[in-house]
Amino acid sequence: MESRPLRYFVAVAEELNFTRAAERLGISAPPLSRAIRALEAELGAVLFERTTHSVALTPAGTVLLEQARIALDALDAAGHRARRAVEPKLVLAVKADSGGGLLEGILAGYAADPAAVPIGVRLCGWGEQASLVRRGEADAALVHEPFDHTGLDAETVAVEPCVAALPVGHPLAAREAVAVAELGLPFSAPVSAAELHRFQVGIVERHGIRDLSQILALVELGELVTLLPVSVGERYPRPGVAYVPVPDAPPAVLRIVWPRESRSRAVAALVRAAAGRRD
Amino acid sequence: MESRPLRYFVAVAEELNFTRAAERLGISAPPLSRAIRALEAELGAVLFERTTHSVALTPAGTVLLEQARIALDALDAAGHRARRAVEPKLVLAVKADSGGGLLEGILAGYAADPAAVPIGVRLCGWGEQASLVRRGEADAALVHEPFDHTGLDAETVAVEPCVAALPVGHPLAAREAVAVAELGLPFSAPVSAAELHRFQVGIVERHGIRDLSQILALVELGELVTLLPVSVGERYPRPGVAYVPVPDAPPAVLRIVWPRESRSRAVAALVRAAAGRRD
DNA sequence: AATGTTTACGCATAGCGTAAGCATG
DNA sequence: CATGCTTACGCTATGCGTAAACATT
Repeated sequence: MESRPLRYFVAVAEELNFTRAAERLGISAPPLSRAIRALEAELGAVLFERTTHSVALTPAGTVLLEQARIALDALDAAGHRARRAVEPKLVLAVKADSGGGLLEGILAGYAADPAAVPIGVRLCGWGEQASLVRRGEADAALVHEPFDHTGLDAETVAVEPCVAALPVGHPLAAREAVAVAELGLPFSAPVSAAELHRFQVGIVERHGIRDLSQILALVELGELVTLLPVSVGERYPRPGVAYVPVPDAPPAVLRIVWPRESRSRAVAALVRAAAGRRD
Repeated sequence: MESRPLRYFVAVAEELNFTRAAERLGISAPPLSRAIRALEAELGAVLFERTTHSVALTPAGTVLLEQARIALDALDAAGHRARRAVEPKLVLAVKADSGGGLLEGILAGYAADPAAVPIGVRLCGWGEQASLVRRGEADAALVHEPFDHTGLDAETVAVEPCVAALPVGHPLAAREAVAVAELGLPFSAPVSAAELHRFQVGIVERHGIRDLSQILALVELGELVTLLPVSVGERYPRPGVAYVPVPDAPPAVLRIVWPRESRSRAVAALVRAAAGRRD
């Protein structure tokens, strides 16, 4: 099994369109089509049901997609970890503004550990943290649940209630507390963390958001209403935005994650510093 | 990161000799040498310290070797699992004669589980079981400790005392029990499972052994003395071989292992059948 | 008819082998 | 001085692009 055909396969499986997948890969459609056919021949399994206007994964293709992502991540990880082994330094991936002030404490606590090595923080975008760890670009990451745990171990760093971010003029902005149902969000009564996450991802994708200040700007303009961990609200006050507790929203769970097979003392020390020796 | 240079790298890292590695890969030495240099350039890291007569891994190379094995196993696994997804069937890897009669019970118990699918047993050689699971050629395996747990989850199936296999004429053959120290094996006083395992591997490699009957034949001839789980001795009596309990030997631990990320109902059912609902 | 996958054909280049160079034990 | 890694050079074959055919909506 070679890596290139697998990369091609993943592109097609994600786009479900040979032309777009080829563009993404920087090649033309014909060699891509042939590569997939060759892969199917090698495996002795049909990977896509295709008509001229539709492409869909077969059961074998679905299995291969899941396994290929794991394998390609592991391949990337091999390269990145070997490269970074030249001058060992810990990298912690963090989404900007997500720690709500905990990051400083974690880094200070870590620096006091005898197993500490130099550490750097890698800021990244929404939902990239876990992937950076899987691909070996970071040694650990701070991530809010829910996320894909594949290949990762995790410890809880903080659990805290959510607040709604509302424009100051909003009817609910002066309330002591609000219920999720009152916010007019597309949720059924007891909202799950997974539903909330899908909603947030939807916002981020629709508006092309890159950081928290963009969200708050949109809230201020009355363009959207969203939920945030209370510590984030406290840390980023903004004149035009009011934060109101939402007791029935699922709590925000912040976790530190690291590669499952890691036996690094330095990573273990960082986890201890972040999770507060909860072991 | 492409897979072929990594395969080449692993061959060199394992052989610590470009010529032998090239033979093993079925290519000649020059392209191998170039491939490694290209890989080093791509990574920006020296992987081997080489003089004309010696090749040694650098720290970066050591990291890459470990990571490359994981990645290449995952790559193999992607192919095998996709291929096998065409007609789903569970494969259990077992070393011939290692189950001591437990295998039948496990398979029968599994067949009674509502989540059961067709199952096949894949017989394999010494120390191959875990690797077969990692590479996706099997869905689970029965393995004696110790083995490399990388990427695998495990449950204990059986723990049992060891017996020494001795030729009937041996001075200790008529004893009720013997101590490890009396057997004249190259161990210090409290023998660890790891030491015992290294010793067994040594025997297997030196004599080119492929199954239990070869070992027993050598014991019968007085060529060697070894330790076995008691159930194996009971199951394979042999006129010229006496089995004597060795109370101070580490117990034999048989485990069932499966891929860490597996969420298969069928695998879970097999584990239940093997581990006896110990959850 | 228009969109999107596939086949046909010609070309560039990645990767291999042979032969010779060179450093080290 | 012999073993074994490396450089030099020429070739094969894998894999890409363009053009055109074909099938489906």
